[in-house]
Amino acid sequence: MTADTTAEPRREMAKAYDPRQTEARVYDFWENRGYFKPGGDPSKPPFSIIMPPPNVTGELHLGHALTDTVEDILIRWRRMLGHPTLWLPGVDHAGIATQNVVEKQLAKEGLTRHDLGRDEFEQRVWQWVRRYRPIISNQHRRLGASADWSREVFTLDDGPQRAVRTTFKKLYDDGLIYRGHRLINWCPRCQTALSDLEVEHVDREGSLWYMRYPVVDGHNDDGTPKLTGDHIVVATTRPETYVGDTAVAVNPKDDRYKSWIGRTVMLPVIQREVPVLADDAVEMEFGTGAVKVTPGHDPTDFEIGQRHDLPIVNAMNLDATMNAEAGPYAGQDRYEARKNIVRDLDELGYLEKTEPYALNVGVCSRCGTVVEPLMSWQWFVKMESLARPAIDVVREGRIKFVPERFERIYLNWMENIRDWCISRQLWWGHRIPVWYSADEDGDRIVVTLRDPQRPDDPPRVATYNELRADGVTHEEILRNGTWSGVEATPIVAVDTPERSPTGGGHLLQENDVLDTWFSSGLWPFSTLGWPEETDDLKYWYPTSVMETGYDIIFLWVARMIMMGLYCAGDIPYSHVYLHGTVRNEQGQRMSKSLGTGIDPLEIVEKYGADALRYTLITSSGPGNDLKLSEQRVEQGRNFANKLWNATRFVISLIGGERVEMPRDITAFAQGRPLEDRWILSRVESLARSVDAQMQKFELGEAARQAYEFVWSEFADWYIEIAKVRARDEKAAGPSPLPVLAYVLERSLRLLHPVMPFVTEELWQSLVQHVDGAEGEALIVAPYPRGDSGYEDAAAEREMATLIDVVRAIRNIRAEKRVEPAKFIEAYVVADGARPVIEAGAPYIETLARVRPLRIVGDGEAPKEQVATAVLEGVTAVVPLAGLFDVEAERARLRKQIAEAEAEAGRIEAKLSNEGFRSKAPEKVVAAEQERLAAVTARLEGLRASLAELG
RNA sequence: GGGCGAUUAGCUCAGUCUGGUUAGAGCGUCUCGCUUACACCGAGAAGGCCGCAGGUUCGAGUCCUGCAUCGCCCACCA
Repeated sequence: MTADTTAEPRREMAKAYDPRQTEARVYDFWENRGYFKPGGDPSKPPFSIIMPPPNVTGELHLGHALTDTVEDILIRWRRMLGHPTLWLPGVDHAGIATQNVVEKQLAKEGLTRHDLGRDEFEQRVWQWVRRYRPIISNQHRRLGASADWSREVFTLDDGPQRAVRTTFKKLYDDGLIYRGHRLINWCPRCQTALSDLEVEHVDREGSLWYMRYPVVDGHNDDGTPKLTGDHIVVATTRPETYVGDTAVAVNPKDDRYKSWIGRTVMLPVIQREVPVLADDAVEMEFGTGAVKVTPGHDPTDFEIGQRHDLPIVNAMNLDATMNAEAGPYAGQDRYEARKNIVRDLDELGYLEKTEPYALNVGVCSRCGTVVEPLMSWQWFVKMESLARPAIDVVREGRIKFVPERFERIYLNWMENIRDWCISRQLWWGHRIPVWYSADEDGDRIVVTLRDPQRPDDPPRVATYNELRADGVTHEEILRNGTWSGVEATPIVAVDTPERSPTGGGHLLQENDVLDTWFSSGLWPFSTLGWPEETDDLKYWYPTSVMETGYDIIFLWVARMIMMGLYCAGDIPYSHVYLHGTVRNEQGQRMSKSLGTGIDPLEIVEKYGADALRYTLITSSGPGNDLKLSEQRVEQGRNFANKLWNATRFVISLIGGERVEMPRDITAFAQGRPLEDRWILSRVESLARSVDAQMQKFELGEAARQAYEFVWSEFADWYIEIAKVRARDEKAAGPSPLPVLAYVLERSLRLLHPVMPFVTEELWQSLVQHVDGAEGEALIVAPYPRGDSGYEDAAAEREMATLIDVVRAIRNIRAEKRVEPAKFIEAYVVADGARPVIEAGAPYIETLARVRPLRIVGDGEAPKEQVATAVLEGVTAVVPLAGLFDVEAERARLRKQIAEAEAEAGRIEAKLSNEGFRSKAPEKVVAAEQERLAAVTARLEGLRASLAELG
């Protein structure tokens, strides 16, 4: 031990484990020693996890704590198995989310981002980033994350920036990125386009308005339409978009409307004439079976419009107010316009009726504002050809999902993938690497120029060339303008170009930034140096496991797989482990804004990181949501304390001596007492089972099994027996110390990935009293796999008998209210099991408070005034003298007889079933026969005892 | 409209992939106990038509079908 560790000559270990005295110190020890950096055996395959980068928007929540726990368990496990391991941490700039947070902060100062201008605003966001990044990494540390902090990456670092630009250019050059005028999701509050995945669908109470569109039949001489007096009734939930209607559609199979197809109807108030047409997309059952078609504001209608070559009317501004197309409603907010339109139609007799209607509206996943489908120029990625190989690698099993069921969800989405709108009208993010040449395209670049002196004045809109002709300089345009180059030729480049290909020096970079998930999709390789062919990339890519929440399979996982294959030429990882959502006790999602969140650090402060980790990992299986309650965390804390005290006790038993750790336990166990062979066999079996569970990613099950072993077998029985051996001359045999040390040390190793702090602390203490423990620190000590081949089934069986006897006597004592401290006489009738009982006698005496224990043959135990427990192979008889109550004893026996009879009945029924005997495996039949024999024997014993009572 | 998950003790959850003793844990409850590791503990106990109905099977909490309730995801019925 060195000075930077835990090894100052320790004073007495505290009576209870206090994580606050341990965690920070142990973490520093690990980090200072460099254990988080890749090490291990170079001949073993490397194991790597790229950490999902938390948003810089704020502090970590319990979802991150779960991510950290799962990943840290996997990393620590592999590290202990000797693999070179890399856990690469990072932070995400989280474009829209972070921009919103900083804008909110500005709003408190009465400012908008426009008051600051783009450059200054970006500076403000960087300030935020600088403040939160250390907070976030410190939180990871508090949770015990053994990540390689020397490699922490931010999505806006140079490396990832270059990866983003390189990918953009590659996609563009391959024709997979295009600019298009399309119907996109627009958030009127965030003032940006959103991808389909960033729109959440929520149920809202709304209305269904039935609107009459009068039929037009030719025109009068003055051009006004001739109305027939008929009308067609359409039902809509969005009357305000009626100003954008360019048709009315019915289903071609709908007999009610066959004669209407081809006729013309008029939109009241704005007097537009539109055709009635037939389209399959119209549901006959809905509303009246006739639908207004608004290609500019509804995705379905857009498609209908495409099929019928309808004009597209965009009736809204970007802030969701109505524009000039809305005639009298221009300038009104969409909902104000809705009210007014409904009122006007009603007054004119064009509103037939209004029904309440539950509708599903799309809202911005970041701010909750109702999203508006709008026609807009945006950049898109063509997904189909990218998706195809990403589908194959999952189908072929090159990438496996845990749990498996998410593969189908992934595949289903991928097979129906749609193009991805990647441009965002934000200031925070990766700016699109596209430039326009003002020298060549100055007439085709439309600039919106603000006057910094008069920020509240409406900006001036003109072409670049017009502004320059007016004496505005290029620099002023760069500083105060935004521009749109939809007609101009894009210059796409990785490095910021200084001139256009034809030599023009006045370049304007695209204003928009990329969807945050664009850079996220590159994360598994952009963090490793791509597009450079770095050694890191060659060694660690493809990575081993991607661990994240199932809620971002599409947003993130799918895109990483597509981009990994496309850019890096290989799958990004071989396994996708998906965890569930952490909820609070009420089952609500943890959310800061709703005030339903629990700060993980508060839990760590109160219970310790190990307790939280144990609780998170054992509270559910992979892919399942979990409800976290403090009560549950207490279990973890108690377990840490149990480990602490078990170790404290073992160390105190060792005292000033040193214990030699057994090397070869098969040899070591030879000739050892029953309980030694038993616990050694059990700990080996535990290690095998834990190994199997870990391989299957059943981390919670592995942790539970270790808990169960440590508490219910090692502490409750082995340590208790060891106490007897340590004190009781009768029991003295070989020293139990090597076994205690060995089993404890193994347990600490097995639990280290789950509870790293307390186990490291205890291990460091323990090994000071032990010779021959492998490893210089627990974090890098070999992980037990239970592959020694040692197993002692006989010891396990015999020990079970011993435990049964102790329990049976304890049970009788409790039932008969024998004073706990009092020693009582007891008999054990043991024929075949006699050697076992004899060897265990001292333990039975102490653990069941029996003195003396008389081991007798069949029929030699007293029969008067006794309580009897008939077990398999042995019978415990406790003389009760003054405490004896015939009736109570009879009842006790009858109850046992009834249970045994029921069991015997079940087995007999099974065995007498011809089908069972002929079809069940021999082994199962034999086992049942054995069981029946045992139960029958017990039954006989019980009946005999009952008969004795008369 | 399609899909997925959950439904097991009073509560929170394992167990279901790969069917086979008497279905487990923690918390809570009840009875005892400060026995020199641990009261963040120990001993004992009570508590379960494994959502419902069918089916497959010698055998079903576990596999299949249907249904119910709750939750989630996807989807162009305005």
